[in-house]
Amino acid sequence: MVIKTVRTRYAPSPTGFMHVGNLRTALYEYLIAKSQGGTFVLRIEDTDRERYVEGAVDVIYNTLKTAGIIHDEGPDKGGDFGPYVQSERRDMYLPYAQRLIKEGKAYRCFCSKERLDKLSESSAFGGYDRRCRDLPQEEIDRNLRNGTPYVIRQKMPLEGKTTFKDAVFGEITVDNSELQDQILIKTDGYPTYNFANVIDDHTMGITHVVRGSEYLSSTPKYNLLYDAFGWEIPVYVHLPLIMGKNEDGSVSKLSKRHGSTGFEDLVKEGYLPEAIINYIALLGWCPKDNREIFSMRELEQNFFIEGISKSPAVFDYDKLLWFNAEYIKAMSDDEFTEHAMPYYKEVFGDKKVDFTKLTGILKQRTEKFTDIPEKIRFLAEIPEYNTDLFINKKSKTNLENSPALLKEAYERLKALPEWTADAVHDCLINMAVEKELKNGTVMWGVRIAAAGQKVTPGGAIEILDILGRDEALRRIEAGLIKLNA
RNA sequence: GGCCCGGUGGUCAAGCGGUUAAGACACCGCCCUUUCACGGCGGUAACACGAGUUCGAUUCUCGUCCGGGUCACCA
Repeated sequence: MVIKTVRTRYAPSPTGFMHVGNLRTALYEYLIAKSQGGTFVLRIEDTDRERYVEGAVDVIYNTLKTAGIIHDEGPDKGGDFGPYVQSERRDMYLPYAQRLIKEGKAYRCFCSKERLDKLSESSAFGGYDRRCRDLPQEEIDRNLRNGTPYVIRQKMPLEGKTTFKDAVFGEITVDNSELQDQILIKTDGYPTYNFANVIDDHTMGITHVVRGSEYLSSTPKYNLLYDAFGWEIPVYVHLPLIMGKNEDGSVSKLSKRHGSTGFEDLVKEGYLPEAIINYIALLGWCPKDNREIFSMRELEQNFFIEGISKSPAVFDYDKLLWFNAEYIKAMSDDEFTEHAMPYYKEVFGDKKVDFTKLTGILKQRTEKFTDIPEKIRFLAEIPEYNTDLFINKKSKTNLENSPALLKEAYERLKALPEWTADAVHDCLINMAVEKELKNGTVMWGVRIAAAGQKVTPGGAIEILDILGRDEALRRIEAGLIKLNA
């Protein structure tokens, strides 16, 4: 038996928005192919001309690129199975439908939209009543002659069952009576999604059809189509849905109303592409060793279909944030500085600041780069603050001892011949030692006066160092005035 | 509503007939410490329910309940 190389495809429609659910599907398709040395192809499904959005295809390219999901074949890369845009394949579909008509497996339906609407309203038939399924030839001819618009529908078996096997969900059986005579070709001559999908997947040699589990119930229809053409049925891999939490606590398929669920939105909000990918890779799949941090390369090596879970997963921003922080902590200082630079500039403008030192205090405590400005704003401009901040029980500081403490620290710092982190450190530590105080007792007030806020990234020494002698001393002087010292 | 699928802590999730039922996030506590964070240690917290099958069920079967998906000339 010949082992065919795996071919998977990602077939988004250009809507201008790349939802993380779709992205995760693309990821798994990519990983299934790559983990088995296969090929991953990109196909644009734009058969719905009314929903076409300008520039939407670029969103798809950009997203895949920044996410690191690289396709081997596609509209922009070519390949042996093109064209890779459905609208350019338009002429391919009709002949297949006509072949089915000829073989008695499909038929033209001349029913008007109005009649169909009325049918579904009454819902007595539970859908279309197959009125045109066995129209006399003369009526068909007359309609054709009159130019009555029609769609082409597939004849579904009226009885029996259809069973298929899914790599994730196992064997699934459906009564054929549940199946509608689905439309293959629309009035406008374009194929429906379902039909185009089957034709394209087959003609492009797709071996594994990977998609969200919302397609589980329509899969029998696909198979009936494969059967009608006598084509080999691909391996189905249905993925559990990604859910979002609603305001009332319930969950439903993740969508825009759940907040930032677009890849670009998340990136804009400060999540790193690698962190997003790592997180969604684990949303519905678990490696054998339970590891959590994976690069794309490692995912390619470790991914396996059996590890995909069946139950839906709730998208958890907290966990994503954790991944983000992990990726940030793993960066080199240079990398961090590069990513943080726009935010540094936002706060400091053209002021000269030692960015390396900033990175030093920020890297371990940054979860998202977008959080940086508010963390360091106090360095550019000291906020209004209240003397209450000088009171800290654990450091044993209060309004009574703070004035003298700060005054002495000030004098000692002012006398420093050189202003370096080490010098400042030794100076303040020596003071604590000499006066037999806790380090914190000395540091607390200095930090408050220098920062003007209770919580700061870095301690007194780092802040003094970054501020520089002049600004640091100026702030402490202002603090002394505040304390009436 | 019909059909399909799912159901292990708040969330992600391991488990695949016998376990003290992992781990991660979140949360709480302690330690470290010049605040916060990082880091280290520890803690709270779960097999939806009811019948079977079995010497033994979280694991297998059925039912109930709950949740989700799907029923378009949208993809």
